[in-house]
Amino acid sequence: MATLGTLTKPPKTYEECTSVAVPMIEMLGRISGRWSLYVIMALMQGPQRFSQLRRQLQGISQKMLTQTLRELEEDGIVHRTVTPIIPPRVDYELTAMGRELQDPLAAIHAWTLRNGREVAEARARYAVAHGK
Amino acid sequence: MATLGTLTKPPKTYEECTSVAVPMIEMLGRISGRWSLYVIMALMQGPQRFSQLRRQLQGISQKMLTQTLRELEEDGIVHRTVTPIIPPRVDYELTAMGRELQDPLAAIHAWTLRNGREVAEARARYAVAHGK
DNA sequence: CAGGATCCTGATTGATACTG
DNA sequence: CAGTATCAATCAGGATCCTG
Repeated sequence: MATLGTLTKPPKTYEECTSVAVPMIEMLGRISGRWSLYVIMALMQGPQRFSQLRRQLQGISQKMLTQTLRELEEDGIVHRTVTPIIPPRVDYELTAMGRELQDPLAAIHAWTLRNGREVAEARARYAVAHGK
Repeated sequence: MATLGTLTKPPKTYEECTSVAVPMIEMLGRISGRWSLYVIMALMQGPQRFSQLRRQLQGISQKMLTQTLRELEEDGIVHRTVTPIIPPRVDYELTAMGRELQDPLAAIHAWTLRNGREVAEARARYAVAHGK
């Protein structure tokens, strides 16, 4: 899809812009699901079972946990191991690719640390400038 | 909110995990809106007027362009300059904070370049392993 | 234990028409 | 030109109940 170099310089054409953006947007779409980031960060602590994750991510419904894990598994970010015993046991862990997400996440984290305050200020300014 | 160091090591506790993740998720939520990334990348080419943006981002409705720009403005990522003439002229450009997004975006971009193929393969495997 | 299947609701998106 | 307003459609998320 993207046949480009890096994003260290702005894209110059519409085609270039979209060819860069499309896979990134797919990517962002996945990791910015309501719960994906929580799940990924929880799994950065190490492999975990379904109910461990659910306890840790207080507030997540079992449906959304299942769904989030399935999507991440589908993308090869999470690996799922089923042990066919009774009661069933299923373990989840990050794949190598999933662990490599630490770089992008760290970059976003750094941005939020640097600019979090300014975003808050900008929102406050916007609120007063416009209707409350 | 986040009082942590960096994300270079996995979060260890639930509180730590969420205190890191919450502002990041807000952040991701914004830049992963259906159109936000396109708009940001378009503006990385330099300041542009509303209709320039609209022509460039083929397929975006004028409603969504307006809305996306407003959100980015609210967060202080985009600056909006109104010239009160007839017909009206409005220019948009990235703020310094917006330009700093290049680092996180480059990191994500690098990830998609490194792993795009493997994601595609993972999806294909998942498709055959499960119901088509 | 680890889900699958339903149903429901609010938010997101888009198409269309109108305006200063 | 650069929007606002309105309505219709889609969708993601959640609550609930059921099962191997």
